[in-house]
Amino acid sequence: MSKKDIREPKKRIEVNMKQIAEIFDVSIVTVSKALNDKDGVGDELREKIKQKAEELGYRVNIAARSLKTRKSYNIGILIANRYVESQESYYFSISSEIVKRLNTEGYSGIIEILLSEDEERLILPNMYNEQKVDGLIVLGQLEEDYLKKLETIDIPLLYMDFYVSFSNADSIVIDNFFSSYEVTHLLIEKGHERIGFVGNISSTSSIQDRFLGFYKALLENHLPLNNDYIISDRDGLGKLIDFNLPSNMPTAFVANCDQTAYKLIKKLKEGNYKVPEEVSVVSFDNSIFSTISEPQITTIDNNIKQMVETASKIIVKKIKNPKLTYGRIFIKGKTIIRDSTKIRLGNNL
Amino acid sequence: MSKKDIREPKKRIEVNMKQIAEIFDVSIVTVSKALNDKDGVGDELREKIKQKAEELGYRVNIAARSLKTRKSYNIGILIANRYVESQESYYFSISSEIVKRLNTEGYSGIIEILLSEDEERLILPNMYNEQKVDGLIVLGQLEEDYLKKLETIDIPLLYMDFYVSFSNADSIVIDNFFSSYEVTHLLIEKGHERIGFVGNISSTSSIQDRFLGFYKALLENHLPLNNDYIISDRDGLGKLIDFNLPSNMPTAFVANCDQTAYKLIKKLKEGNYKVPEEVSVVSFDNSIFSTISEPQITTIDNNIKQMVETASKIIVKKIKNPKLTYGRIFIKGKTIIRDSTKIRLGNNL
DNA sequence: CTGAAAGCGCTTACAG
DNA sequence: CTGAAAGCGCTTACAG
Repeated sequence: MSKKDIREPKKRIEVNMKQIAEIFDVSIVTVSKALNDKDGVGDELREKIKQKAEELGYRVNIAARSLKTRKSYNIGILIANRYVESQESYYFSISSEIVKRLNTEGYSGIIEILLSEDEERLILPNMYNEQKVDGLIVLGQLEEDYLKKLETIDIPLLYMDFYVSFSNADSIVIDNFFSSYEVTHLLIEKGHERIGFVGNISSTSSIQDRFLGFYKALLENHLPLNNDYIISDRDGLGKLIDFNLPSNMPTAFVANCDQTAYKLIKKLKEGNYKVPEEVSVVSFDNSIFSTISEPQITTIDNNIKQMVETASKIIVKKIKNPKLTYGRIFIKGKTIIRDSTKIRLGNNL
Repeated sequence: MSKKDIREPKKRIEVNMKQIAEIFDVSIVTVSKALNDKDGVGDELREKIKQKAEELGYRVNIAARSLKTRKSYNIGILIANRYVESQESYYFSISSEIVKRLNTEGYSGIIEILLSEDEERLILPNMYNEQKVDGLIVLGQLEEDYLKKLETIDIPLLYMDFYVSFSNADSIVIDNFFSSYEVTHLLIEKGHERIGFVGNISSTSSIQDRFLGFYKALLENHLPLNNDYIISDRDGLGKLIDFNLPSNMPTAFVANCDQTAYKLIKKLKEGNYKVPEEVSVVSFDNSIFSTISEPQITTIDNNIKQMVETASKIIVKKIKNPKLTYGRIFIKGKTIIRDSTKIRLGNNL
């Protein structure tokens, strides 16, 4: 790295309210009121002050405001490191949507990645320890103990994409249960009676809920839950593992995520099953895997926009009134019909 | 949204330096020095103060410190909206790596998405207008006029993944030119003489540089640049378009990115060309497209870790000493050999 | 409609 | 080693 001292440091003088006040021979209070659209300034004066501020490139000193109001006007987004290690994490797009949304509400978003060792040692986020944030959105499940520790903090907290049983912390979650119920119903309506589920049903609460919604649809239609049709796709730590097709094949599968559906379809094709002619497949997430697959996969879009919008509104409201609680809010997904599902005509393969 | 007022607001009293000072009957100055590891406090007293602070859950009031030191201890990361609209944007992993890295340097990262209309209307980022950041990393090329406007601001600026010709702003960029040169060389060493390039060479500077590195390797080896072998893969706005294989086929292709290589391989297979037996393919980015392709694609990994590390160090140094300039820093990629490249044996297809 | 006064919680330069 | 004093730039409650 070669360092050159060619450029002069830019000499843009920071202007403050005092300077503007002096220009118009008024008090700082008046300038403050004018710039913040508060009562107590004449319309004409207010306009002149605003215009001059613009002209001089005045920028509010947020630190001074923060010191007084005890608000940072920042909201933290905490994501465990393990969720951002894959380049395809859908938490990325969620967090960028949140950040965008928060901006429209007058907040900035500070993203912090929680390292595994800090999670284990129950170290609170830096952004909290330095009082840089007025509220915290936790994106993705964390260790139980860590969450307990988090719940002792004195700023509003909002969980996103997970919830904690027996806790009354506020959560925004995808309505996995109902979405899965609906999409399984769709298969049943198309005439499918032997339907499998691919996913480790004891791995995460979201997979479990998807399984239970699937099961509910079976129950309601008096269809059997065949244990051979429940195929695990990952180990206890969530790492995807290889799996085999059942020997007695169903005519349709509900896969717990697109990536697993993608793999499943590959296996089906290798086993000379035609998708969707012989076997239909549906899955969740509307991720890239659902569109690069052949055929493209019918999937549930998680409705990120709505999740983000709701989450942003709630955290802001909670900051303004810390007494508010919302409990668990479920956001229903949207089914996106593609080419991996088909009406079941015959009775057997 | 149902609101319930069940929970009492948490009553954790915020403790400040004054309170700690009173406990030990010392001055606030002493507490400040102790907690910040500054000279002027006895070792024993320092330890006692630190311990008590920990015990009481003392958190520094960053706003107060900021007001005094004129530093926010935040660094902004600005990304144009168009770069985060695709779920697979590799700017996501870059930004989360930056955020992680900044944390180890004592900074928080504020991410802001620059909306197209703000870019057009030359609206500076909120985080800048509110003095929330000490420096700004711009991730991905922005409109020329916007960059000009940005360069008038009074905080350190660092461009990442692009540079501006005729500007002496500091940039961290992938060494597209040399990486491309190297990988083309690799093909030539394997005996390939007719090599094509897939990419719109007037679309972005990075594609252009990749093309020029490719061309340099041809020149050095006295190989012809066949115009029919240069295939555009996107329109002027960067949107991927369909393309056709040349009638007279090369034995190898350098594709400007994995996604295009993925498409190319699909087309080759459809045209009954075997990859890599008949046609070799290399590309750039080491993205998901390089591993989901069959065969998996030999690609250049952009060495994000090193880019991020360098970028973080530089912006922090520039904040501490605004006079420092670094110019353009090139980070070389790492070639990842996979299955899409093969020694060329015969002379013709 | 306007402003004087107080104060938010630190840090820094200086004196002892 | 210790601390009194000043001050960073705002906002707020209050008085006029």
